[in-house]
Amino acid sequence: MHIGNLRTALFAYLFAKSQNGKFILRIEDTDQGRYVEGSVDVIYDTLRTAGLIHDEGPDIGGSYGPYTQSERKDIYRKYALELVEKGAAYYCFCQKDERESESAEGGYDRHCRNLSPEEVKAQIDAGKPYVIRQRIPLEGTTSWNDMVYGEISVENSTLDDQVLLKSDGMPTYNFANVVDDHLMNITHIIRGSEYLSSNPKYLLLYQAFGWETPRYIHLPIINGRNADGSISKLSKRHGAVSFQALVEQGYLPEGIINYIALLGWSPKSEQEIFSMDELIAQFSVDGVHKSPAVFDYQKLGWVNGQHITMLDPQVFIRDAFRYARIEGTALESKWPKLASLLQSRITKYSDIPEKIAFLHQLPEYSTELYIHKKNKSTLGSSKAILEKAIERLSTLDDWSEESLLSTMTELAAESGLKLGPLTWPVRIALSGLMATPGGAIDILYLIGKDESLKRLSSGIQLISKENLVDEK
RNA sequence: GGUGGAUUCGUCUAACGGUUAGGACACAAGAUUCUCAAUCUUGCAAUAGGGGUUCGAUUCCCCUAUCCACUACCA
Repeated sequence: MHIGNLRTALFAYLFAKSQNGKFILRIEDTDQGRYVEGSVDVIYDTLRTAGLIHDEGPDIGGSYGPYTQSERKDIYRKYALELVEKGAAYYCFCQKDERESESAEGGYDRHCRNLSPEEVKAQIDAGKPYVIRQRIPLEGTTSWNDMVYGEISVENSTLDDQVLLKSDGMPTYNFANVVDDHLMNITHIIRGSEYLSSNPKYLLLYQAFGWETPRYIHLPIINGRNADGSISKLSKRHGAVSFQALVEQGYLPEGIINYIALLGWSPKSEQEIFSMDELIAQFSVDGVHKSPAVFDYQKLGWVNGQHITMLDPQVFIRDAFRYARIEGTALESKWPKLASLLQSRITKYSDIPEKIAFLHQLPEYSTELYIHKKNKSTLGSSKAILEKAIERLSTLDDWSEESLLSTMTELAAESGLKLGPLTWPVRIALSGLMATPGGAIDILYLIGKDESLKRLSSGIQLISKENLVDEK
């Protein structure tokens, strides 16, 4: 499910729940050519994982079923015929595309709009395929008060005689949504602003039927930034844009929901991190705005990182494990410790492997890393410290965190150093990295005694080699 | 082309005629820390342009520019 669709669903959910209303799931599957096996399950999965629980729907029923449009075919036909009788719709026997002119006006040329009843009957009797089109009034204007966009009005003369019932007997979305929304007692319709232009046609259908119109809440679309800096509707080329893909990358559902709630809506307060319940409590249509927003992975990362940091450590340990890919390695037994180091340092689970790669294998590194002004660290001082550290650690039997900490603290005191200057070269030798999750003592503990001593002495060798080169 | 819509820091946004135009992300600096994160402090940075209306416009009106959507027997 595309993030844009999920955002629309989220706002519908938040609005419904904040008004003590019902959130209804209806499957709109009237295009048989686009049927995709399993896509309905994706919708169920996404809604469940995201925490958008519907009150009525195909899977759980309700008083207004069926909730799948392909099972309501007869209903649409009946209402389409009712419109024909009322003169608000007509049979059209034109072949698809036959009457679409390339002229400025575009659209269907209304060739069949005024066929006589006899002509219509003759064509039908001859078995000619047909569609039913809406007879749009040629004059007048149609307007409504959108809860987000305000008063919008459109000249009827600019509207198309759109198809209501297709030649395969299925309704178009444009027709089915009106019929179903009325029959299912929908009071508020929340959808993307791409429907703004077609809304007058829907209103004319309500008028033709004599039905009361629902309230409309159109939402600004979500854009993405292209490589060249331009902006267009969010799509795959901007990165992962389906909810499943983001979850698979290790974004938390609650993080994704939190972030997309902030795209096109702002709360009254300056709060930015929300749980679903808080969103429901604070959601209000006044906070929805009209201009489109650009989806920003960086801010999504920050929001998600906040949620990860807030996670119960036990939950983090459990859920992040599979991303670490340490099953069966020496690190597995130390995962709780490693996880505690990672929790505040990642924005999504998939950041983990890269962050901990150095634990598996010492990367090649430059001895320049040993030189650090603030810790008064030079190649010479580093070599001396590493030698002392090896001497002390090689005789240490209790390789626990507490023991390692006290040993290193003692060593620092004996050398007349603070802990920082002492651990700088140790951490470099252990990791080969400028920055690591956790400090020298954490890393000693994590990689174990043998590997630690090995890395420390290889650090000494590296420095010695460098000195030789320098002397030459 | 036609129709509709939009336009505040790079990004998400607040301010519904009177503010030194606020917050957040990102970025930068500092504090803190066994490095990095996290946390705290500080800094940088915006009302698309032009006309009106008004004592006073980010806010109301008009024009221009730019962007977006729709213009399917797709939803």
